[in-house]
Amino acid sequence: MRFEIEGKPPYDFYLTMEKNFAIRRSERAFGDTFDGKKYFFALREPLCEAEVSFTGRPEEPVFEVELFADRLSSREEGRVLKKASMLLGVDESLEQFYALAERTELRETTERLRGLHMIQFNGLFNAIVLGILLQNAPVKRSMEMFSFVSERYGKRIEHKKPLYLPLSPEDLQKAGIEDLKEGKLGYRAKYIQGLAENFDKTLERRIELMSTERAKKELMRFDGVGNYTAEFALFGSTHRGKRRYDVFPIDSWSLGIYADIFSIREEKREKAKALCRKHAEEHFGPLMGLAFWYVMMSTF
DNA sequence: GTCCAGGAGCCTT
DNA sequence: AAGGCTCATGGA
Repeated sequence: MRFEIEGKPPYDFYLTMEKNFAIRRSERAFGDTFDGKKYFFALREPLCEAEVSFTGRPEEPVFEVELFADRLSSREEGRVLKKASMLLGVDESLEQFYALAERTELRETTERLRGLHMIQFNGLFNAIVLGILLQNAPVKRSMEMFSFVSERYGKRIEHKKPLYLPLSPEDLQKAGIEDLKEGKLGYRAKYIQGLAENFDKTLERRIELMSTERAKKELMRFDGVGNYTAEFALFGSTHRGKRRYDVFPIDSWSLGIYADIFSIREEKREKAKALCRKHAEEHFGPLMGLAFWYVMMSTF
């Protein structure tokens, strides 16, 4: 089945794909992939695979979505299409953010990256797992850890591209700590196991309905999920049908770039993070997540 | 050998 | 509130 979705301009599909996948580096096993032309993702509920290609122009974006499944009710089709829209952010407007950035040192970056959107995580649970694995490790190693987890405990879909279903808590519940440590997860193994053990089936839906502040508190109840991981996971999540950009998951990597762009000088890392966050709140308000993302993307 | 990566948690001042 | 220490692991 083939469907067409019209998006909000500007949407530079290939730029979006190129940048979003560049940051993943040595990923092998993710819930989505890009082959240079099409974006692929798989869903668990309803079980299906989707291919998304771009037939419009950045100022008049049109997406073509093809679904592969045994059978889908029209209601389920609608859910998959809605998911595709959320993953790609086809309905989000960037103009308000650009207007803010225009007046700051981020101007050159937003002009250069006009039409760049963030590709959302395929599921909140996946996002938290990734966030935990990103802690205190080089990205390359984090991606290896994530790939290990996906390949060992996730479900691979037989499709044109190597594709994995988004990880579920059940996938990881059977993983022992020692088992996880074979993937060099180190102290993160116990966090992952605890998360899988305690991630309530209804949590994703409940989080989606919560304010960001409330959702953050809820996520930080998990051992190993602090401010960064909670905001990182929410950054790629949904709030009442919209994406959340009222977070600022700055890390030791983006910190340097952000501070550099805005000439924020402070030696001590935690202080520098606080200063950058304050700056982002003041200049971008509830869109500070986009500022973080554009800063991050500016290095690729 | 030392330092530090897309942190978090706990314990002291 | 702010600063120190520890937690695994591998690459520079």
